[in-house]
Amino acid sequence: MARSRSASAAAKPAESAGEQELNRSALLAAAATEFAGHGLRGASLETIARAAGITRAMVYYYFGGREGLYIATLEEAYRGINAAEMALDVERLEPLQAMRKLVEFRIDFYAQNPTFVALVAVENQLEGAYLRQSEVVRDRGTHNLARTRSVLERGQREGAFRKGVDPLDLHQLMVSIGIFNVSNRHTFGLIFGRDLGSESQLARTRRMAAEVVLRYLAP
Amino acid sequence: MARSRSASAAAKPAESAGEQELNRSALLAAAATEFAGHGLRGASLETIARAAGITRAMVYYYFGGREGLYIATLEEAYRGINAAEMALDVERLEPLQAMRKLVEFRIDFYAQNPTFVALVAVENQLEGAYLRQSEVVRDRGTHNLARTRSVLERGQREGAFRKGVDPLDLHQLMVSIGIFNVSNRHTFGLIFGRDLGSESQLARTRRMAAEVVLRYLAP
DNA sequence: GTCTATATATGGATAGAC
DNA sequence: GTCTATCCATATATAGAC
Repeated sequence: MARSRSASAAAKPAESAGEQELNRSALLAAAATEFAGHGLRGASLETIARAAGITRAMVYYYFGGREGLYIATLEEAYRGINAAEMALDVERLEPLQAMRKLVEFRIDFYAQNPTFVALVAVENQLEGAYLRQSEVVRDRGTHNLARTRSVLERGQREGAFRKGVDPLDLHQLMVSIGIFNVSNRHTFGLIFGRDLGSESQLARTRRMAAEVVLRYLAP
Repeated sequence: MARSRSASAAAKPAESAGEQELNRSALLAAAATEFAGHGLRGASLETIARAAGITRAMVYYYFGGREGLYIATLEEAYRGINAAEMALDVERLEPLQAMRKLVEFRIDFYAQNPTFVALVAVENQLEGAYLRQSEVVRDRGTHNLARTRSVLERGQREGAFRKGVDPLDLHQLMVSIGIFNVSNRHTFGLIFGRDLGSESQLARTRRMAAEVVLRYLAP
């Protein structure tokens, strides 16, 4: 994870803007792992800096300190997730297939991004205090919800789905299954002997979620 | 939260076993809040001790240190939850009503125990490393799952529920909705403008969950 | 822009007084 | 059983060298 660099390297300015940017993103990458694993207060700036191959002082130089780094990490995480989520297009599928794909995508998506899920858990531990100050937030919700609503309403017009289902209820349902599957996999696995992180279990959860949602929407 | 006690109190032994037990449980109560809010590493022993009205040294005396206190806190939390969950009895209800009650109970239950939900999140952040060592675990899962299975099978025999549903899938579904509703309420609320913590929203989630589960089980 | 050095605080863990 | 005192390690935040 650490970029190789001589331990005894003297003060040596970056030769290019590119290399500076590299330090910044190395810090962000290391910070994501560390904050996700230990929370805002529990994270060690020393560990983050070392993993990024630079010194703690740089955290202050680039981000002003622990909180600044955390906020940047959180926003970066949401930005990356937004971009990936936007890529999914189901407009040309039949409502039933489209909805199934929406569900399955979401289950897989969180499973592939456990660090993001963990960072969201950390931000919830902080009662959303930092996300509250961020503008990256609003767009995110509206786009995902709009897509779900669009598929839902299309299905309702065509008679594939029943009326009277709130799109946000539906979205909440899908996200609940997908997030829990990742965020609580360790305790759930220990208590019930089912490893939610395994490939076979992921397939099982995917199938269960699709069936749940389609039955919830059935006329 | 702190028990009132003169700041300059000299070393004064507890007069009774009861008072010692009081210190121990005061520590556990304070620790639950602090660990739930800041994680294992992020928690401040100083804050915990002060909230309990005693000094940091007592943490070492009673629990041997940070980890010991954390383990005791986690086990205490699970014990309390176990006791409360055991109290629910749905054997004399019709399968449909019984299942509805099972779902609604679970939604309300987590909503009423946010500190427990947060502690579980912390333990997942630690990859279940401490729960793994605890024996309190196994009983817990088996009892809850057994009750769900019992109601499910009863309903299947009577034709109220379809066959081919895995009890653990069903349990996972209910727990997902209930836990997410609490664990991610802050970020969800900020992104979608829906306060999952409010009474009216709790009622909404309760209704949604019941409908989801009963439709999932419908023949 | 990056490092080393430093002050300052806080936490971990124990010893000793009562 | 509880406190105070203390040592040592680690973390925060900044200053100064290059």
